[in-house]
This record gives sequence, C-alpha cells and structure tokens, in this order.
Amino acid sequence: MKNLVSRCPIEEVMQLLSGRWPTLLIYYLSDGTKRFSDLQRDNPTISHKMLTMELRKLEDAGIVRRTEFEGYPRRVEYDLTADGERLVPLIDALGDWWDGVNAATDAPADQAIMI
Amino acid sequence: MKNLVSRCPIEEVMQLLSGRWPTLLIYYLSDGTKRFSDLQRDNPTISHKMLTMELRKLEDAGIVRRTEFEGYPRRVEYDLTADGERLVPLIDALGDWWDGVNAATDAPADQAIMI
DNA sequence: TCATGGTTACAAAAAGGTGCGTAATTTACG
DNA sequence: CGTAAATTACGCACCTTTTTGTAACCATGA
Repeated sequence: MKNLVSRCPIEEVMQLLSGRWPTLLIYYLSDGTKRFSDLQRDNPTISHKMLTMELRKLEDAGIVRRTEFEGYPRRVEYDLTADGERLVPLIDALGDWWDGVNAATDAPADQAIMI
Repeated sequence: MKNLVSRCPIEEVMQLLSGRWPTLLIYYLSDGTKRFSDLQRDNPTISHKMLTMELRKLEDAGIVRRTEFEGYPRRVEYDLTADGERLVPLIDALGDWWDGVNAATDAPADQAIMI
C-alpha cells in the first residue's frame, strides 16, 4: 500500500495501522516504556528490520516517542505519545467488536441460551 | 500477512481490515446497499479482481452480506450486516482521532489560538 | 452483441527475512 | 598494559514470499 487513493482520514489511518505489527506494537507500548530488545522479546517473530521500520513509521506519525541515551551499549527507549495513548482505547474497541462478532457466530445456540 | 502470530483479537481484526480497501468499502457500504458496479464507481482505482476478493473476505467475516438476484444482466447487491454496521462508528472514530493528531501537529499555533 | 459479475493465469510490485557491518564503551584476558 | 570480546540498536544489500494488477475468458439473457 504505497500511496493513497483518496484524501480521506480513514484511508490515512489505515495506511498507518495496516499490517500485523503497528497495532501490536502500540498494544505492547501501552504497557509502558520499552526498549528495542523488550519489543523483540514481546513478539519474537518480528525481524529487527521490520521492528525498526515500524517503530520509525509510528514515530514519524507522532504516535511513538523515541529516546536515545548515551552510553555503553547503546540504549534507546520507546513509549507512546499523548496521541498514541488516545489511540489505544480505539484499538481495544476494535478487538472487543471482533470478539462480539465471533461470540455470536461461533456458538449461536449457546449464546442465545446464555442471554 | 498470511497467518497470525498471536491469538489476540486485535491481530485478528487487523488481518481483516488491513490494506487500502476494507475500510473504504465498509465506508461506502455504510451509505446503503450497493451493487458491484456502484462500488467500482465509488473507487475507480480498485481492480475488479481486488474488489471481488475484498468483498468475499468481508462476506466471510460476516461484515458484508451478498445478495444475488435472478435476471437479465446478473445483479448482485452488497450491504453491511448488523455486525458491519456496528463497526462503522469504530472506523469513524479512528478517522476522527487521526484528524485530531494532524490538527495538533500541522498547525499547533493556530490551533492553540482557536481554542 | 452487450452488460454484469466473476474466474483464472501470468507478470509486476511490494513486503518481509537473513546476515553482515558499525558505533561506543565496558569487561575479560594474557 | 594492550587488546580482544561483548553488548545494543540499528543500516544496508541481497533474496524470497506475498500481494496486487493486467488481461483474457466465461455465463446469462435481452
């Protein structure tokens, strides 16, 4: 998804959040400040190339803040900006909505009885 | 994004909604029932292969309902299911959030004054 | 024959993975 | 004391996989 087709904000957000990693990274960062290696541990299947690229993208979008420290082995910390924090409940809402969809379709009879 | 890495609903929704088209199609369908060719007209840059594939994906997820009619030139209508309708405000909220992010960073001074 | 909605095969493009290199400084070792 | 190794967070080049586009084809019925 290289460039946009419309100028609608919905398409723009999706360009930012599309893919496996962005929402997962935001989710892990909503937990608090993390280092690069923490995020690698959180999701072991991301390659370091992807991790840097996705973090950079989120940083450019103003959702993640990157802080670099002087010292021994280099140390960099990531956390959510205020905008990033505001995004978290919206992502959660999507997750909840999806749970609702599946609860209804996966076990319709049981669900009906339980209500 | 072929398969999932975790079993978290957030990753599952994003697998469904990732990419340029899903949210745009949902947005256009939130307008009411549309035919295949209406959706092509709504966003002229989608290839009809993509359109069928994306509609099929949304249908399988239970978000879009496909209705085929007998007759002349074939006629097929698409609209949102109840679950799909419930998704619309969540997508809108993402768009609004993004507008907010940009309003703040694109013109910080003006914004501050306007408040 | 035309239009509609769709499928299939092939090609192009984009996304993603692997592995090597690098910076700066501390520790370990002979 | 000199030096080599380890650590962390990347960048870069190369290659594979996945996604998307193109184009051609199919069925229906006026």
